[in-house]
Amino acid sequence: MSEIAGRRSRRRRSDAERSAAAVLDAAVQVLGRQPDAKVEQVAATAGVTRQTVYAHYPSRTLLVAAVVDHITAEAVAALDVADMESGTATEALLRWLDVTWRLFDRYPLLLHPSVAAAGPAESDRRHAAVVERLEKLIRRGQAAGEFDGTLSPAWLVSATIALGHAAGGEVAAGRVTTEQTAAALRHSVLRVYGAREP
Amino acid sequence: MSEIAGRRSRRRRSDAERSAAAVLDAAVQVLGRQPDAKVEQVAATAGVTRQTVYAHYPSRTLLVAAVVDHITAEAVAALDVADMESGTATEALLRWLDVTWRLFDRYPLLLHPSVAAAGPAESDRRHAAVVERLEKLIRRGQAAGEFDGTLSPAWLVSATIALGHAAGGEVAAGRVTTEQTAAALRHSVLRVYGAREP
DNA sequence: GGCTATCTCTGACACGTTGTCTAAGCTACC
DNA sequence: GGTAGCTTAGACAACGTGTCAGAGATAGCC
Repeated sequence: MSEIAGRRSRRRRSDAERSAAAVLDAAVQVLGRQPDAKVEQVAATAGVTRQTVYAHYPSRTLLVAAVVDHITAEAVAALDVADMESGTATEALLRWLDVTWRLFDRYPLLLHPSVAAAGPAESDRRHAAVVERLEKLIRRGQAAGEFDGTLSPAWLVSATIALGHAAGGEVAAGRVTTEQTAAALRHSVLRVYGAREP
Repeated sequence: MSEIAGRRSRRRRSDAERSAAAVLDAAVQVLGRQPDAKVEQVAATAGVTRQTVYAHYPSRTLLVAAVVDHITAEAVAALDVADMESGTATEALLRWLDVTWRLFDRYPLLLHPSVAAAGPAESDRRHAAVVERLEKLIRRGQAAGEFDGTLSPAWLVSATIALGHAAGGEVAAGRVTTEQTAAALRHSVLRVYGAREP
């Protein structure tokens, strides 16, 4: 362990860095798809011992947090590529939904209780970057008169995420196809926003 | 244990019935408010030993299920008093929201992961009675032209519940008042349904 | 190339919770 | 009053999380 914070106690070895990265990668794969997976399973996938996992991530909760952060970064990158600034707010919204929908599909973890259970405060700080882009385009749309201004942006963000969860759940339940559900989601969100159908 | 099913092996004693009821009551109070409470705590509240709880409810999961069933019955009773058949579908919808909103407030368990985690299949079978009444009035509203018929009743049910969860979360996070949130919820649901504002 | 701090692994254990079992004692009920 | 049924006390196994100590490997600096 290092001395008092700020005092570097030598260096950080490269194999430690690789281990930590391997663990995170494994965690993203394993926990991303099977949120109930045990630490042991993550360790095995990373080709490492359980204790080594704990050496880099003090608790399972923190490991899950790191996974969510990783996925969030992926989401932010995808959103930046999709460019939320260009076109009408409605068009941008549909792109936002498309990007996040794909992620929900790839990572069931995002739908899972354990993430939502992190509590609103923690949860919000975590996907702040993603949410922020949505909120920004909501404000843009409301200012432009594309979206109705009665409901607050903050609430619309929550509502959008909730509808996304519902849609993910429907697909997971196998009641309808992914495409049907995605269409229903787009439709519903636009209605809540008070936007004209494009 | 009874012989082969159907062969009653004497009778069921009244104190067993009372114990089971006491446990259920305690579970509704304790788990309804603190979904993470341990079996031990439920037992203590019921004035009974942990083993006795297991004697009546084979697992914690089944106990939670029984609690949800109990609350569901309460909900159904309240909905029947509110009479979903009379008035316009929009009016009935608002009554439905009012009733269920109150329950979400009384029983945080309904918002909790562990219930949603039961899986869509199990979850749906459970509040089938509540959902059924909503779906019925959605069909009524769509047939009457009060609600738009583009989106399927099944999806609208999911969307409504999801929005309810989001609203509950907002209140729990203390970001806004209960009344503001309830208003936003009503507003949003009506929009998703494609209903005119009353 | 060697020294040393760092890292990983092995193997163990504490802890909390769920669920099971047994033996003893109490109690409703015929 | 006898007996089947119920509750209790007191264990214990299983499982997952988290911790700790020591032995062995290895990266990095001289």
